Amino acid sequence: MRPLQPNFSTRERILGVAETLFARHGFAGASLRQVTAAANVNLAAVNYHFGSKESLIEEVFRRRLDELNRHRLAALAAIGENPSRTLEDVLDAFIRPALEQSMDSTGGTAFVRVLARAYAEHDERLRKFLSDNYGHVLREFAGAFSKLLPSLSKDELYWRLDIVAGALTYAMADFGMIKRKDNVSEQSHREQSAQHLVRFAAAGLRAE
Amino acid sequence: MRPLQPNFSTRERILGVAETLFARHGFAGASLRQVTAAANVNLAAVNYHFGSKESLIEEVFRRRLDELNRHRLAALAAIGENPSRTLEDVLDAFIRPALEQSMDSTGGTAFVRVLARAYAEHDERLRKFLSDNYGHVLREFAGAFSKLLPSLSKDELYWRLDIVAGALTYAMADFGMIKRKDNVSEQSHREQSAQHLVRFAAAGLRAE
DNA sequence: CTACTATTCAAACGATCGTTTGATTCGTGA
DNA sequence: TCACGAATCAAACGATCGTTTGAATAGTAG
Repeated sequence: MRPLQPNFSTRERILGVAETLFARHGFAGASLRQVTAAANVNLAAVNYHFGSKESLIEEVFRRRLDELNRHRLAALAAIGENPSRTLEDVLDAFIRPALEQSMDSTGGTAFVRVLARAYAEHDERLRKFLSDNYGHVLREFAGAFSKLLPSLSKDELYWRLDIVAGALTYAMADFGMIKRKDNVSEQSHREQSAQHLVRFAAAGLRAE
Repeated sequence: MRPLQPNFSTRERILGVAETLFARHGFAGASLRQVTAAANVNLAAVNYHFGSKESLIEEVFRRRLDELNRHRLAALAAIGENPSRTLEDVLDAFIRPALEQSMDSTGGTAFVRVLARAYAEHDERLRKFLSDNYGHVLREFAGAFSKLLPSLSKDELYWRLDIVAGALTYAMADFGMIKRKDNVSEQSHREQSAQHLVRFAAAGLRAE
């Protein structure tokens, strides 16, 4: 029996396990003792490598969000500024990178749930961290949506984007009470999820 | 200086404060010492009146959900079975009771945030409690939506209702990153919120 | 091999957690 | 007024929390 994640360093094992347990039990609900035990590392390793639990949480976000938002901005740039681009294109540029990351082999599945947790947490420190580091991406997309929905007032647009963000976050994290059938794979489930989300959100944004 | 909630019993003061602090810090993040201190009652009062923290959490839900779901079912019955009822009517029957409860004088504002917390929590005990006690209401509404959207397959419908539920939950809890203007009151903010939600969700449900 | 740094380790720190205890006070019917 | 259950209280329980310490070990450059 080899250790669970033999190829990764202590630091990386902690990050991976923390992501999983934060998704499952929340930031307050998952203790460092649970994390280090599951990662097969010493308790003190967290404070040695990250300084504090708070910093570990931030690093869990940073590791995934840097890559995710880079892909999102790339996807947005890829569809260009040409007038033929549709609402669905922009929505897809926002959703698909998250979908793909959630299906990678290193266990990104848990991260979208961590993101949803962060959405529900009203912790000021965490919100400021996310806003400071990744707010520009949301503003970029808001601008793209604005050009595609010129008939909407600024207030109206923000309202709808707020709703869309909540719907996407929630649906990607698969928090619904309605369980998916057992015979569809996790991957096809998420692929379908993305398609439904894009169609639903586009219709909602265009309403009236 | 009178005590903060002089007209309420110890039991009710605990429930009210617990609701607020659970909304703000989560179930694991809010301690019984914080709750009892803010409610100006003895620490042991929680275990005396409720038995445990877990039971207190359930009682926080029960107090609001019994009333909320009664109003929801009444609103659904009120619009009747006549073919003139629209998707917007059913959505309104689901949303408006939550909106009104969130604006009552006894501080229901916090509860919609507690609900959103519960949505993000994957705690099996809590999910089972909610499903056992209030699942029939969701099934009732699902049936109403089904009749109004006959062209959708069962899978499609469930997909979209799942998205709608997430959007409603998060938007009602006002978790968005986009802050509302300071000059609009909390009440008009929520009223606008409900209207936008109904329009958005109706368009999304009718998509394609 | 030696010297030095980086990392891991067991153990303990003080603080806080949910819960329990037993005494005290309150409120009401006899 | 008395008696008895309900309610509140201060205090403490053992468990667990995040964090710190100092020694032991691993790894590397000279």
